[in-house]
Amino acid sequence: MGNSEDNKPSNFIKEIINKDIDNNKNNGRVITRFPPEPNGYLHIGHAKSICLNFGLASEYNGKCNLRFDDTNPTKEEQEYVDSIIEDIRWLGFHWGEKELYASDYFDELFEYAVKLIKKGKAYIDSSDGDQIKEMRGMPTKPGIESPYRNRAVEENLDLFMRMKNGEFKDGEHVLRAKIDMSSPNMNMRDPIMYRIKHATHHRTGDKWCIYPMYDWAHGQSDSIEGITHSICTLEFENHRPLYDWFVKELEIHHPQQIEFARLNMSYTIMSKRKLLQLVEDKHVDGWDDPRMPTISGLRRRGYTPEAIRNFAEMVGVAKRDNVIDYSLLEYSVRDHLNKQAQRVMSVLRPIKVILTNYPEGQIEEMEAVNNPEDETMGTRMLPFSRELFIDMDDFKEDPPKKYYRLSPGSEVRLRYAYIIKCDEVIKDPATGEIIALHCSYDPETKSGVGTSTKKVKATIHWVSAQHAIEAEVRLYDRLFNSSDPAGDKEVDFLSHINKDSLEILKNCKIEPFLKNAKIGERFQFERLGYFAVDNKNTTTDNLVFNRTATLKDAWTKIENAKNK
RNA sequence: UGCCCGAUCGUCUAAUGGUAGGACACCGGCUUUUGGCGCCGUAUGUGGGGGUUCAAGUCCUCCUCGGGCAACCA
Repeated sequence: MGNSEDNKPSNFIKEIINKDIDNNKNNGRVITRFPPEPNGYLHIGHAKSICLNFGLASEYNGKCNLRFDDTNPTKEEQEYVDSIIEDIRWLGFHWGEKELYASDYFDELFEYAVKLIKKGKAYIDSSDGDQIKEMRGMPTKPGIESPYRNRAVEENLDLFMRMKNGEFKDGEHVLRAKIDMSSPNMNMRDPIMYRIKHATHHRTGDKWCIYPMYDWAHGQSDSIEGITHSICTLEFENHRPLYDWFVKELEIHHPQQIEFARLNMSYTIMSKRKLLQLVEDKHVDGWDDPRMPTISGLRRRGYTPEAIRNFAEMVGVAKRDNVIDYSLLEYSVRDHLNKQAQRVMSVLRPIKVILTNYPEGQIEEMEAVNNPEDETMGTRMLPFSRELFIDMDDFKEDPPKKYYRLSPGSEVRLRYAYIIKCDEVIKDPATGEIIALHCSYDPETKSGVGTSTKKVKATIHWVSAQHAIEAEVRLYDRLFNSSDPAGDKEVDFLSHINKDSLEILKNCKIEPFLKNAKIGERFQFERLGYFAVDNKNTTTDNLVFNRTATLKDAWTKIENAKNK
């Protein structure tokens, strides 16, 4: 990358790396890794870690491996592997030849285990799960040693081979490291290295019936790959002494583990287990539901990789627990889309406007700017005619104070067209419902002509009735009403679900320019927000848009303040 | 009541013994054919007590508060 890094903020991890480079540790090399377990989809919290690990590798001209931590065949699936690969690619990161797997190292890990057994540093425990748990003690109380702890090396070796060969049932034996049952660190109380699981692995099939535990596999996988800086989240801090113990006993390369605080965000949950529950219980439309904090959900919602990467940069990296304002994520996507998105006019809740003094059958082409932030995006022509649609929000029969938009007798500008005045409100005599507005336009006020001396306080968007095309628009709000949905262990997080988080609007009227909008394409609907063409429900005759984010809206703010 | 980690504006995050700064949010103003964008400004912070020092957010110490650790999960 170029000089753009000059403004990237520093953090405590970079300082450690800088020191290591100064000391010529690892010959000044930086190799990181991102190690997801393929048991769910990636979310915005993972994005922070991905940007950190791949970002560091790129800044220090090193590399970052993608390695799947696939040590538990009963929880892991190929679907998740595929989604993780897709999401990281989409974010814009690369990991060389191919992705790696902890399961690539099962043979090596097995040999390492044999080595520890031979050194007398590991043993087969034939206690059952409850007994092992019992003997482990409590954080405040030391554990006690297993009766099998002092088995002979030969017996351990023999048992371990037979475990591998499938001679035992699940749970009959485990291999444990022989460390210290009275350690104040629970992780050092003879942690389990291997357990028997007669399960089919998504990659190794039925080759193995013993599988390494994460604590045993992870550090050694890092070591095998020559990882220099093994960056993980805070909850693994207490595991570091164990990882250090393993590589020391094995006399292999020592990756330095560094822990940072995981990302939390207000009004959202980050637990994969809870996200899975939302999916399985159909509270959302899959892992990629636009309300989900998953990468695939944000993508479907219309977020850009740039916005997510920039967000990851803005939240920073530190060791204290944190809760990021949801508004920072929204800011990041608005900021990027503002510079990048094609502007377009779209009416979500249409009211018909008839310009009584505009000639019937006449059509004018109005020139509209595609993006005021980027002149190179050019202009387009908008058809204008006697019958238009405007948005319900832009008309009020009894306008409150400071309401600048259309109301009986008032004037507004139609964006890129004329100033109009509302002369008459036409209602259904039976229901009292507003059917149409009769307005008159001022021919002297055509946009861009410069013949107008009139000033109006508001400009509203519109589409020509006969030229409009129809679309479905989905408006999203936060999935949870509580700023910390999982905060109270006594309360089910599902009870905080926002029932109004999805609103589907049919028969929205959008300008003809959008006729050929492609899946995933993003637009700014002027004055309304950013919208992206949905990748799941859009068909040739049903164009579906997802609202990515609203525009900031001073009027709504004024209204909300009044209602308080 | 054991071990580990942490504590700076409302929320994040800098300041590496020498003027507590930035971003988001908020409030106010300017600008505006998007009540958008942009620009300007106001306000808001070192958890507490001792100590070291000419000088402490930073170092020492005690306290307080918060988080993590007792899966054959990762």
